[in-house]
Amino acid sequence: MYFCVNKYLMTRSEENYIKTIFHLGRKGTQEVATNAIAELMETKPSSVTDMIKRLSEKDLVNYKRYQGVSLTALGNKTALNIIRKHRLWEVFLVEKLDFSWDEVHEVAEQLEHIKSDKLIDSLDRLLAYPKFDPHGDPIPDKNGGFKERDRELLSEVPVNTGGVCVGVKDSSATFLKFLDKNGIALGNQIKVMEIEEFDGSLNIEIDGRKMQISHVIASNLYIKASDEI
Amino acid sequence: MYFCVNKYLMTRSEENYIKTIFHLGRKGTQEVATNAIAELMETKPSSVTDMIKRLSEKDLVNYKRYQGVSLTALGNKTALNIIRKHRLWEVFLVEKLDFSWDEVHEVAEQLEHIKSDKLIDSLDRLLAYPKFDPHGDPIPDKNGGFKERDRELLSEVPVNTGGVCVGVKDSSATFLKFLDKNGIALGNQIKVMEIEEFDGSLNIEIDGRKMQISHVIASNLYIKASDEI
DNA sequence: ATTAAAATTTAGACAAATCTAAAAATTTGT
DNA sequence: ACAAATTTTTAGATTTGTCTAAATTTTAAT
Ligand SMILES: [Mn+2]
Ligand SMILES: [Mn+2]
Ligand SMILES: [Mn+2]
Ligand SMILES: [Mn+2]
Repeated sequence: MYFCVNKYLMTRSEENYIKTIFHLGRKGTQEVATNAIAELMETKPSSVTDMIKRLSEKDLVNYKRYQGVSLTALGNKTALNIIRKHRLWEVFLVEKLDFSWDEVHEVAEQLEHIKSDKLIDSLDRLLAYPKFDPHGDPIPDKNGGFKERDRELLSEVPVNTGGVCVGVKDSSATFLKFLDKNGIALGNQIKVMEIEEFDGSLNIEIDGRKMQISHVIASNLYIKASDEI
Repeated sequence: MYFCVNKYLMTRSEENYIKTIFHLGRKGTQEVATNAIAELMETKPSSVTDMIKRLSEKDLVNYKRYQGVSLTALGNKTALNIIRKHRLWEVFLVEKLDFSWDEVHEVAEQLEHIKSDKLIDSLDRLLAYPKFDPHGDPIPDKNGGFKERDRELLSEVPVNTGGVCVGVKDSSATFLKFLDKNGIALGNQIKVMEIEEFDGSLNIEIDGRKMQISHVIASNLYIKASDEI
């Protein structure tokens, strides 16, 4: 009847593990390694094993000793719900409270654990149902559905093509502040003019202005190819 | 230089105890009894004693065995900061997310523990620096200063006087929904027409409309006396 | 196919926050 | 003043989430 994602008591720690397993499961093989979780969460592998057992008890993950871990359907839904909250709060902080995009993550890490369906639905409405967060990442809808936007890394597109900057791969404060300093933001029109043989750095034109960026920078910027160049 | 109220790691549980001690210390003697805390927090006295010792270690409360507990200056400031957050979030929920005044408390209990000075300052600005929460309770400013509004219980004023309804003493969902059902809200002009000898119930005129309310209801409504009756 | 290295799990300990049951101190009633 | 009732504290146990150190399993290398 009324489909609850997971009202059943989940601790903050459990939610963080589920979220981490989700993120690691996306990029790479389905089965997530204990050590990978430990590294991302800055904790010890033994702690991870302990928690995995608890999550397994609650049917949030599939677990076979020594074989890695993966989310169950319930775990997946739970993860998407937390990510939805995280990203909606990030939009709120930027749109309504004038946070910059490098300041939102830390606070969203706290806000994502607030339990109230009504709260998050109302927030969604207040923000006019945004589809993407300040870093260009998609916001799952209340059923956990979301569309991965069609996009490519700027470092992957050939010379003389381009598009609109729609996201960042690395969303660390350091990188985001670097982008601010250099006047690079989501929505900018970017065109690759030339790629240096020597170090792979790119000469680009961004909203009419010419500049040079390193390969590392380009490999952390997503663009959506525009047909008319 | 930069005066932090209490950035130093406080757990959610510690914050809840501090808040409870603050509320109990206001109405009554300064020293708060262990059992009173336990009852309000729906926990056991032995748990309270344990926590009091921890809070005492951190110089948030003054404690002498068997003699009750009181907040230190630091504890007081901490309590006011939590209450500020609680009440600002309540205003946000009502003003921006269309919550009704009986729905906000539960969510605010969670939101009050989010740690971010910038967040709460920005929220304050978004809400245009409100002075009172949806239940008429004053919102401390960022230095912990707040003015207890000049107000009296409706049950205490003499016949033929009145004023504006500015707050509720009991802010339980049950009472608030009762008020909604009977069209009583903050801002209403209330005048006491007659007080029944028999059971103390009151005939009142509220925004022009006549009605009868029990003594219990009247003793949970605050009004601010208006000079012109 | 063994052995070495790496990953993972277990065992045992610890701090936070809670509980129950029992002991100690305080307050109350006569 | 002194026994009884009440309040408060202590002692010991439990759950959650973490750690270190040691054992086990898997993977990689020769
Ligand atoms: Mn984030
Ligand atoms: Mn984001
Ligand atoms: Mn409240
Ligand atoms: Mn309130």
